[in-house]
Formats: sequence, C-alpha cells, structure tokens
Amino acid sequence: MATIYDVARTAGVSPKTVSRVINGDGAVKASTKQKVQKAIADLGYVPSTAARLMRSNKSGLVGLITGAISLSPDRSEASGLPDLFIVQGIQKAMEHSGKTLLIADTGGHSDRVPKLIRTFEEHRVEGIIYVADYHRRVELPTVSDATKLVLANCYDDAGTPCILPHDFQGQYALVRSLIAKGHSRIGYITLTPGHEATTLRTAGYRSALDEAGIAFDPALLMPAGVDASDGAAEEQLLWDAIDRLLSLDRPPTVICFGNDRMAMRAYGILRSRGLSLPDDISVAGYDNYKLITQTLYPTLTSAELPYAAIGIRATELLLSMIEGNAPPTKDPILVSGPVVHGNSVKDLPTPITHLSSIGRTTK
Amino acid sequence: MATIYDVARTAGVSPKTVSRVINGDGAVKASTKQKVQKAIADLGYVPSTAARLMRSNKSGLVGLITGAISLSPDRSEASGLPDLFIVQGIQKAMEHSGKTLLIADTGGHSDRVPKLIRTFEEHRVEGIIYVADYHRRVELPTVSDATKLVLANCYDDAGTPCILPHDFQGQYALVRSLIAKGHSRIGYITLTPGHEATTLRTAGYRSALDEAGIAFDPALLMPAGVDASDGAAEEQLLWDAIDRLLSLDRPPTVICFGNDRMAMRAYGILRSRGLSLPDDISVAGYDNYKLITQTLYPTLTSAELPYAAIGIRATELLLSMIEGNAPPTKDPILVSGPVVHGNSVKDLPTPITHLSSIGRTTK
DNA sequence: CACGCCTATGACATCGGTGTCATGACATCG
DNA sequence: CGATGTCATGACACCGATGTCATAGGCGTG
Repeated sequence: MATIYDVARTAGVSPKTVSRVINGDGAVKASTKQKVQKAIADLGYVPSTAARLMRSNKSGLVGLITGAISLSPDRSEASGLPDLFIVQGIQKAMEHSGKTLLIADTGGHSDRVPKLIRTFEEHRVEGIIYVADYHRRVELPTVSDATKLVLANCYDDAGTPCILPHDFQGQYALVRSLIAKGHSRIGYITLTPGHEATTLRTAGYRSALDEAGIAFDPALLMPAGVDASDGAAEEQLLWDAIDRLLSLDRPPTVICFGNDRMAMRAYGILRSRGLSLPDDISVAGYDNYKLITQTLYPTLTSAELPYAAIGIRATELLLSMIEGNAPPTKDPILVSGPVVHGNSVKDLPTPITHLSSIGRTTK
Repeated sequence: MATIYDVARTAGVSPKTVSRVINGDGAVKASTKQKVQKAIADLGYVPSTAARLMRSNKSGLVGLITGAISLSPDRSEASGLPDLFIVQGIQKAMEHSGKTLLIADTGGHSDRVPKLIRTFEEHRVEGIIYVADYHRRVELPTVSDATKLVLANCYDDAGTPCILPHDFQGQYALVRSLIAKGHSRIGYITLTPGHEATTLRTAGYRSALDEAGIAFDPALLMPAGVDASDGAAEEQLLWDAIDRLLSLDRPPTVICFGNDRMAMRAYGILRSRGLSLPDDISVAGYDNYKLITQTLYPTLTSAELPYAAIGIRATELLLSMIEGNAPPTKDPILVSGPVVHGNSVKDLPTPITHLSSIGRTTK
C-alpha cells in the first residue's frame, strides 16, 4: 500500500506538503495542491490511521460491547433481539460525530467482556458503551481513566453513568389507558419476578390502579416468566396463568402481558378456548416489538420500550464526556416511551361501569 | 497511558526486552520476566496496536459491512432482521481466528458503502465481508488488491467470491415434504416477483411437483410481496391472494408463503374466515424465523434459511483467502437448509389420494 | 534599497512498538 | 587453554504520519 512518501516523490514535493493537502491546513499553492491530489489518486493512496494515531494520540474510535448480535441462537431468536434496537440508536447518534464505532460482541459469555475491553484499550478507544440485553445490574472490570464508560439498559454499584428504560412509567401509562377505555378488572401476567423491569412495572400497574381508585386484587397479578429459556415450561406457565385468570369469579376484561411475545402466545391460547379478540377479552403487551404488534391480527396494544432512544441518549452522553464534560447527574437517566394502541383492546361501555361504581359509592 | 518505555524504565530493562516478554519470543531470564510483568501490572500498561501495526503491517482487523443493524426502523422491525443471523455466524466463526471484527453499518443507505470501505482501508483491514439484507445482486466499489473481499447473501458481476442461500433446494425440499404428507393441491403465495429468491424457489416448487407427477396449476401460484415496505398494501395483497386461492373450484389443502411473517398474517386472515389450522387448511412459511415458527399456535412448518451457516462459510472463505489461498471456485457457494416441521401441516389420508390417482392412471 | 512580514515549502524529530544486529558472559569441546 | 557456540540483553533504525521550526522568495513600506 502506498505511503505518504510515495505520494510526495510522485508529486515532487515533501511529505509534509502532502500532509497539508490531505488535512487542508497550512497554505499550499493551488498548482502544488493539484499535483499532490493527482498523485494521491494515481497511487490510490489511503492514509494510515495507525500512523496518525501515534502522533495525535486521538484514535477517533468508540467501543460498543453488546450481546445483541451473537446471543446464542436459541435465546436470541426467542427474545427477538429487541436490545439490538439500542445498537441501532447508538449507530444513528454516532453517525455524525466523525468517530468510528467498533462493535464487539460477548457472544452471550459475559466472562469475555474483560478481553473485549482489553482489545478496545489496545486500539485506544476514547470511550466505551456497554449494552445489556435487559434492564439489570452489571459488574464491569475497571477501565483506564482515559477511557470514558457509559452503561445502556443496565447500571452498576460504582455509579457509572447509565441510561435506563422508565419501566414504571411505561406500565403506568399503559394501565392508565386501559382504565380510560373502561376497564377495571385488569389482569397482569408479568415476566420473571425479581427482575428490575418486573418490580418497576408492577409498581406502575398498581400506581395507575390507585390513582383511578380501583382496589388492587392480588388474584389478578401473577408471574409467568421463567429464568431458563425453556420454551415448554414457559408455555405451560402461561397456559396455567391464563387459565387461573379466566376461572376467577370476576375474570379480567383485559390481560396485560410482560412482553409482546407472551401476548402473541396468548392469542393462540385464548382462541383455543373459544374466546375471540378483542370482543370476549382484551390483550396488551409490552415492548412494542413491531414485528409482533403490527403483524398480529388484531394488532396488539403495547407499551413501547424506547430502545433506540436509550442508545441515542447513551451516545450523546458518552460523546459529551469524551469532550471533557462531566456527567450531568449521578443518578440513572430514565427514558420513557409511549403507549402504542392496536385493536386488541376493546372499548368498554364506560357509562355503565361508571354509573354502577357511582351507585355503589353513593349507596 | 503508559508506554513500553515506561515499563522498561520501571523494570530496569530495555524496551526490547519488554517487547520480548509481551510477545513471548526470544529468550528472557525468568527473573527478568517477572520484573517486567510486575512493571506491566503496576503501570496498567496496554500495548498500542497502532504502533505495532506500523512495523508489522498486519492489522489483525477484518471489516464487516451490513445494513442489518441500523436499517431504518420501519423496515427492520417489519422484516425481523433475519440477516442479522448472518452477522452472528460471522462473529462465531471469527471468534477463534485471533482477528478483531470491525463492524460498520450502512444505516440503510448503500451510497455510504464507499465511505465505510475507505474507513476500513484507513485501518488497514485484511479483508472485508459484505452482507446483503436479502439474496440479490450488488455492485461494490473496487477495493485495494491487498484487501480480500467476500460477499454474503449477494453476488456481483465481477465474480467476487460469494456465499448464497440455496433457495431452489429449500422450496423444493419443503414442497416435497408436503407431498409426502399427502398434499397435492399446494398453493404458493410468493414474495415479490423478480427477486432472486422468488425465481429460484418457484423453480424448486415446480421441480418438486414435477418429480411427484403432479401437474402444475398456475392458479395456485401468485405473488403477494410488494417492493415498498407498505404494510397496508401488503396486507391487502395477501388477503386478496388467499381469497382467490380459497375461491378456486379445487382449493389448495395447503398454502406455502414466501416468508414466515406472511404465514403469520395468514393465520389471522384464515381464522377470520372461520377456518381452523391445520384441520381445515395447512400452512407453511419460509425462513424458519424461530420467533414466529415456534411461538405461533400451532407451530409453523418452514424451510430454514441458513443464515448463520452463510456467515460461517463466508468467514471461513475470507480467512482462507487472507492466508493466501485462492478462492476454491469461481461459482457462488450455495448453502442449504433443512425443512423444520411444525404443527401447521396436516397429514392427509394418503391412501385415498394414492388409490384414486392409481385408479386414474390405470384406467 | 534595506527591512520586516507573509507565503509556500521542507528538514527533522517524534509517537510506540519491533526487526536486525551487536555484545558480553558463560558453557562446551577438541 | 583457546576456539566456538549459546544465552540474555541492548543499541539502533524503521514503520507512516504530523508538529515544530527553519528557510527562501516575493512584496510592501519608509
């Protein structure tokens, strides 16, 4: 590959002058500039970032660590890779920064992270974004002070700057919209208990009920997520949870699910019980994973998990930190998403519910 | 950041000796080695790949260009990012090569490709894999001779080495398995006509029919894919296509769809017409996109598009070329996938069909 | 015309590693 | 005991770019 010296010799000037032409700094006579540019074109010269980095100590690289790309096929295909949208957001936000994004993948093995960080440091990245596959706590090895670090979709105990989805607000807004449509018996089949998302969303669910003066009924709330990616067990749990809800004296008029995939399965289960959607029962999901929400029939109402926005916010924060600014806050930055309405939720005749509830209240 | 000189000074040896310890070459006394390793640990020294590259001219980098990660949200979410599995395959195959994968993304704009290749060349990548989002022809700018290039899921007129899915074989095997289950009226609602995949799969469909002695009925074959990602138009086309198939004098007993997403939509459409799956009508998809095939109820029979395998083969080919081997063939390398059976295809009472067909043949 | 100033350009050192070769201290062998 | 070989280590140049400083020529001004 041609070097700056080859170009200089071909153009009959010094390497420094070629450098000036490439970088557009210093004064170069128009005729000289043309000679140099011709030589560059003729030789197919491409400057080496490595050599440039050695002098400037500015790599122009930003590292991204994720498991989104090469999660083990089973898990990734089951979950539908929603966290990949975070990576998309990062790409988008990085596009005009002039920096190059170096993406590394854990391949599902978090013990590979230190090695990836090491590789990034060898390449002298200016910052690293770590993306988790779901909202959770992580522990990362310490990185050199010169390397800025931002967490997306996760947080740690060290107070590393992080961007998180506003799970409380999401479920709260979703349930609020269901109440506005006249529902008051609202079932909620959650993801695995103990997960951040489950805890926060359950709080949002209860908060929306409270606000509307609807008493919380524990029988309407149950988990159906499992830790292992055991499809069969998950299916059984889901079937059982739906069965228990439908067997209640006062069954729910709408069921919320922990994610869109559970809701998608529920479509089949509910129909196999002879129920029609949304006339006999309404359904809502979570994530707004469009492949599901928009392709299902009827389209699915869901709370959007703002993955792309998380990625964008994380990138903006990192770039700002690279420029020398301190993180604006020590608290996690929460990103909210809208409720996306499909046809899976029926409008109930509110007046009746309303009147009867008034009747009861006033009796 | 500490340099090799800092380490040398701290350990009281020459930089060259530190280099020897790091790379494990040359003979170094055990005591010296320990001193150096302690100095490295104390200083948190990480060698600079840039400086190393300057001497060795071996970057250890492989570039990957894809649109899989940051396709415009609409399209990506609609298509479900199956081509991402190619990237997964590449990651997996690259894992043990000792090389670092540099992933760049077109963001859906193919006019950005030259700039990305340029960036790769600045980093002196040893090879580039270009991944297309669907099986098609592409035109890429020429790259330096020193940079090896492999195409995955696409091909060009210049005869660049490429890996392609065996679309003919996939549809052939799928239809063959349907015939084996006793079906002979097999509807096929294809993707957009003119696409490589559509042409090849239609040939596979016809070939399987021919082989079984089933006459091809043009009324059973129709396209329902549209070029634009116009969800509404697609839905209407699909609805209409299904309607026409069901209105035939001898309607099909099974319908194949161009991809799993179309099949997923068909579930809703067929059910809204009062048909039950698979008792009244059988359905088959294409891609084996597990989020759909395994989550749908009943599970969907599909031909697997071997994306991961395409990525793996592409990587193996590229690594071999980097080592100086010539591409083994000038023809595209085709990768086949299996038929994955779900519960969406009913076993027909073959004996009757069989006897009646014998009756006809022998009369 | 001499002086200062600006423009255009080049010489040289430098960044952080590694390849080449040299060197000194021992060990081995005839 | 001297010649030769091996081991451990260091001096030095070099990879390809760029920052610093120097320099030569042209031009305006007193």
